[in-house]
Amino acid sequence: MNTPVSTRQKILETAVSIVDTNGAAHLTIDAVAAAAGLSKGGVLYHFPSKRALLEAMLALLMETSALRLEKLREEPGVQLLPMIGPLIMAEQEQQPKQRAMALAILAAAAEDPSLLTPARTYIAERFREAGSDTTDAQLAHVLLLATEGLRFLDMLNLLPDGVTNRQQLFARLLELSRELPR
Amino acid sequence: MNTPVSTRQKILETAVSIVDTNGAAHLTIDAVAAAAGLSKGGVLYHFPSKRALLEAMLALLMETSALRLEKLREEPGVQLLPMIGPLIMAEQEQQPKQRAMALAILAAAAEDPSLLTPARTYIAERFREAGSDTTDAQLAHVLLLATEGLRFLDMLNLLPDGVTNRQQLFARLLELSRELPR
DNA sequence: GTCACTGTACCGTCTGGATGGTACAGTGGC
DNA sequence: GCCACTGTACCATCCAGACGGTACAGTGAC
Repeated sequence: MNTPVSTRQKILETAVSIVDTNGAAHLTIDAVAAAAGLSKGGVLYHFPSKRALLEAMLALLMETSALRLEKLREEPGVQLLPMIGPLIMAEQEQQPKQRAMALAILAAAAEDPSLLTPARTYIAERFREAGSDTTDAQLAHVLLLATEGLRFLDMLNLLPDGVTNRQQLFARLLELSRELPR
Repeated sequence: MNTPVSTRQKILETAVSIVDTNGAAHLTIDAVAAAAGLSKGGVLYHFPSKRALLEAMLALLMETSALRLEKLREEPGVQLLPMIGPLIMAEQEQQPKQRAMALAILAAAAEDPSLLTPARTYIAERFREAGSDTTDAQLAHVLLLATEGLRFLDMLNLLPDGVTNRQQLFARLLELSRELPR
């Protein structure tokens, strides 16, 4: 048993890093195996097909995100915020490696757009939450959209560093969320 | 001469539609040729390599967007708005086909992330513009981020229809932009 | 006006390499 | 003994790109 759970994790993280540096088109089982220090057979042992690998990447992204949300909501200070608050914070506090996991969305979209179905449900739920405890659900949705915009631009390295500042933008988003009418 | 200009255009639009329905991984010169009613050689005549095709897709996206912006800014009513106004409107008034052109970003990212370099410059310029004529550049950037978030979620069909309404969201974004301090 | 030539817009075929997936024998730690 | 692999061999398919060729409109010299 060569630490099987973390091998799975390592494969998934390696896959994401390939998408990051080389693009989703170059996400191949061979490439993942080589970069993760495994044989092709080894990768296929954990994920019987490329589709399964992509599904797992997307699932990990959503699980990690859901877990982070759950923990944030347990914190006493956070419970005073509107629902949109932890959604913004969860995105803000991500480590670069976790943030890169969002590339699973690109990889899935590249291979087969129908793989995104679970993500659609997940995101719809976040929007529902964001609008659930304010009388101005639309404004809450605008804030969530901005958070998602930040995520996507960041993920594609399209964010202009000189013009904007991630941390300040998140701080502002949080501030705006505190002003939502209850 | 079989209307050569529109053939080029047709190829680019066909390429985008393939990315939309099948995913960027299935964007091949063969597939484009077949869907556009050309031979592979015919496509390669217009775009000497797949990379050139992707560059042209991205360039078309930015040209179209820039043109739409330019026209909007000439309209008298629009000139009273802050700079972020037309940026939001340009995104709002797009036809579905134009909106799908944004998938060029995904296709480029899938093939080679470095293809996105021109887009990076373009987006940086938009952010600079958005923050240039208000004392609250940060808020303008939040609005632009929301617009981009809308674009990306829409492009991946991740927008929850039941929860949000595109047109209402755009209207709200425009309203918020009018409240920006000058 | 016709002839030689050029440039444009393709078509159809081919090749080498990459890719997903299968199969299966072996191995080392627990 | 079985779990978690390795390693090799292999196959069918896909794909980018090169290449040779075709059709034809236009041009300019004579």
